[in-house]
Amino acid sequence: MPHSTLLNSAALAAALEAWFAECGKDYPWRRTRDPYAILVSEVMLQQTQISTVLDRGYYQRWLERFPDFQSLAEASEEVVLQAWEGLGYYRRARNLQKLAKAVVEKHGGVLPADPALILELPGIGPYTAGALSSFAFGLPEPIVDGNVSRVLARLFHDATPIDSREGIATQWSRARELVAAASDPAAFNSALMELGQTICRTGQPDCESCPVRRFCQAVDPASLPVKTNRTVLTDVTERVFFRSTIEGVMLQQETGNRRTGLWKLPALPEGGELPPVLLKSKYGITRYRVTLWVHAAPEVVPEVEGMRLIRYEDLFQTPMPSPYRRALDAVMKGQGEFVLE
DNA sequence: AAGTCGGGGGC
DNA sequence: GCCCCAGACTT
Repeated sequence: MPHSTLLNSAALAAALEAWFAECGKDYPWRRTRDPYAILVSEVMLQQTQISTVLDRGYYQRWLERFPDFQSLAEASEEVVLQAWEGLGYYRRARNLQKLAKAVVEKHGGVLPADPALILELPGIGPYTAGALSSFAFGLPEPIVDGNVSRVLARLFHDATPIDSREGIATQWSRARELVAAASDPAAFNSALMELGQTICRTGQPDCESCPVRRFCQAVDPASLPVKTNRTVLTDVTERVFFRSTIEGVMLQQETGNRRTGLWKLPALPEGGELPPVLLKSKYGITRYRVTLWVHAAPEVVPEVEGMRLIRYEDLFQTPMPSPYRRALDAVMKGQGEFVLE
């Protein structure tokens, strides 16, 4: 039976909306109903914290460069990736442009106000479809993200792993039921996320300040939610080389599944003597612990697929993942051996 | 259902 | 260090 037997959805929604009306934060994407502007924020915020997107100007810069679906659809991929540089998960940027092209071609440049059609677009999953439907169109569609799953697990005192099939289904079902009882779906969904972000936090929930405390069934909120997922870190060694001329630097463009279209220092071919080390740097990325060695170029500069000389004046607008950007900057700035850790 | 995508910030 | 973050997609 519906989970509403456990609490009064309408009363909960009203309490949360009242709290949000008073305490809700002011974000640029909350000041607009432009579906495109909201879409850009949602994609940038996938697995990325708000402060990362806002403090470094990504959002505003993007909207200035690509103010609507049409301009994004017409931009070159290189410019798109360059605007995304530093945000990571570059597939999001490529999908966003693919989406813009689809909206222009299939929907005349206007995002359809239909959750099912939105969900079909590239790069749009259940969360982003719900976010767009509620924030841009005011539809009572649910959203479940990291914040919401934590809030719901505690609210309903549910120790089902939130990353299990059953846990995911339960969360969406509860979120759907709650938003249906809301008077303002957009405000309610925003409130649910913001509650998780500011009060129902991962580490120490601030239950004293919680506007829906009287609805909460959690016995020990800090022990929820439960997850099954455990990540094992893998060590990776990567060797690249630095080859510069009077005109520029040799770089290699990625073509595989990762970082497609972005540029990096060229891979040092396997086998043979290792040229002198110019720089050693370490960085973590998803489940990898990478040690990046930047070597001098071999005496006979190897042929590397996708390698090209990039002129110095073009370097700053060449899309490049952050770890390579940092390593390249360090190598170009200094002489001798450096360590970036 | 599990891996992948291969970032970045906070504590 | 480790965990989390306005997840989506592939196998």
